[in-house]
Amino acid sequence: MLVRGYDKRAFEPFAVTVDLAVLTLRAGALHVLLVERGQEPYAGRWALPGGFLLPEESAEEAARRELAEETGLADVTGLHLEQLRTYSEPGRDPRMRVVSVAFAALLPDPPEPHGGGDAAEARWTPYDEARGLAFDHDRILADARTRVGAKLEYTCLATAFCPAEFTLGELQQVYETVWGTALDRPNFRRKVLATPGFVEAVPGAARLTGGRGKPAAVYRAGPATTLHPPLLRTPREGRPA
Amino acid sequence: MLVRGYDKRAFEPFAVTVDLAVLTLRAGALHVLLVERGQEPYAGRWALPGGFLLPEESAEEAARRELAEETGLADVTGLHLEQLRTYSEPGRDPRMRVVSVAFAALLPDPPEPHGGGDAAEARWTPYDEARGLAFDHDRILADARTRVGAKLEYTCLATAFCPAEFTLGELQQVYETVWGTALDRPNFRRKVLATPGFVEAVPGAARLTGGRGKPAAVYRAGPATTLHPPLLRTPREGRPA
DNA sequence: TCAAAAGTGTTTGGGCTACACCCATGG
DNA sequence: CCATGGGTGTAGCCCAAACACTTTTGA
Repeated sequence: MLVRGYDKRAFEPFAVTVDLAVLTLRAGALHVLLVERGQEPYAGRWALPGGFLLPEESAEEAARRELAEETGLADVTGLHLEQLRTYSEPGRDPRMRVVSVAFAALLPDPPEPHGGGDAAEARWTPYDEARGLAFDHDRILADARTRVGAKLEYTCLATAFCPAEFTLGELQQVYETVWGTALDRPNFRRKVLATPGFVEAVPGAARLTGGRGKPAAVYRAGPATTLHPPLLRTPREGRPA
Repeated sequence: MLVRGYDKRAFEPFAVTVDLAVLTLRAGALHVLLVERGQEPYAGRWALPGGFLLPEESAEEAARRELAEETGLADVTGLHLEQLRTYSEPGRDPRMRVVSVAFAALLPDPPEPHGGGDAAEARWTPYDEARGLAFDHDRILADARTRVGAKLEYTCLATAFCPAEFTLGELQQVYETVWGTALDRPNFRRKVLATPGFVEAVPGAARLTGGRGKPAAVYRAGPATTLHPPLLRTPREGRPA
């Protein structure tokens, strides 16, 4: 089995797809991009966007292509795309053997998706209302949320939910929305600013956020990718043991 | 593209394989299980063990099956198996399109592997000497090491390198070997014992570890899977930025 | 009696939490 | 001049790094 050759009976062909858990923040709530299936199986049910790999593209390229098709944007700025894991259980798809490489995608400031070319409707859905999805997409979506929440602690991933220029208040809202906890503003800004390369000040810029109040300084995402020390969720509030 | 049907031209068939980065600790050094390829491509080169998915098994099941075949153990106790990511770039395999689901596997106290059935030799190789592997296996192996090193910080993964019963000194050696740093023994044991469910004392048991010295108390892995607070590498010593 | 390894105690400094407080803007 | 959100300062506590010290074994 180790170094078995490549004769035609040595392997079974599988269909390979990508599935995308596209997450964003709208109106202070986590949303996910869903599409309505137009065909069996699961016709009329909502599902994560995705599709088959083309012969000459990697899974990452397929994911970007599908995402561009779904959102109607050929070049999404500030997109973070990350492999989640691969789902390969037999029976995932009732018709055939499909191995699916799942991705989590994070977007700032999302455009309204236009329904995909093949007649399916596409829409942003609040995370909490995205249940009963087709295939094993409930599980993929839950895995994506768990992963994103965990990565906020020890990576700079939060900036992927923000536009190119953002305020620290907006960055804090990302954490508070995804984690579902309130954070202390002074301590949050100190932690963020104390991490080299997490954010970079945009000189001279300031923006009013809520219509009222002092204009907030504007920052850009910095070059750092990991957070040391991590920005931990406080153990007392709703953490899984 | 969204909800494209299942007609035969809608997708290309791919071969799907699993590749295993099987890591263990021998004589205080990180080792990886390699096999020598007997056929083209890369005949005579060393590679990670792996093989094709069978029609009715998941990637996880295929990984366990391949691992059992390689190590000669049908039931490896204390095995930790974890999906790394999926490698799907066209051209990974010079002959055909192969999508490979890579796993990291951690073993305590490894048996000598017997060469795989198809004439390949198999052997434990020090991590630092495992270079020039077939396909993109150098990269997969490096990704596995990075992932394992990172997960030691915030999960209880280290116990997967230890036998069922172990001493705190042995557990500390896992961290020191994988991270390549020395840790302070008193502080290490306090951190470990302060984390509920990380380890459980085996009452009355004690073991001599180095032939000399005070016998060490014996522990088992506890039910916890994540570490709060994490056991961080000190930033000053050799961390990737 | 010495070396080696396990285990305990203690000091001390840094960091983090939890606040109080000031600043700038719109209404 | 008040409400709202941005930003700064600080007291106190907790924790963890560093290191001295004790204990138990084999030689």
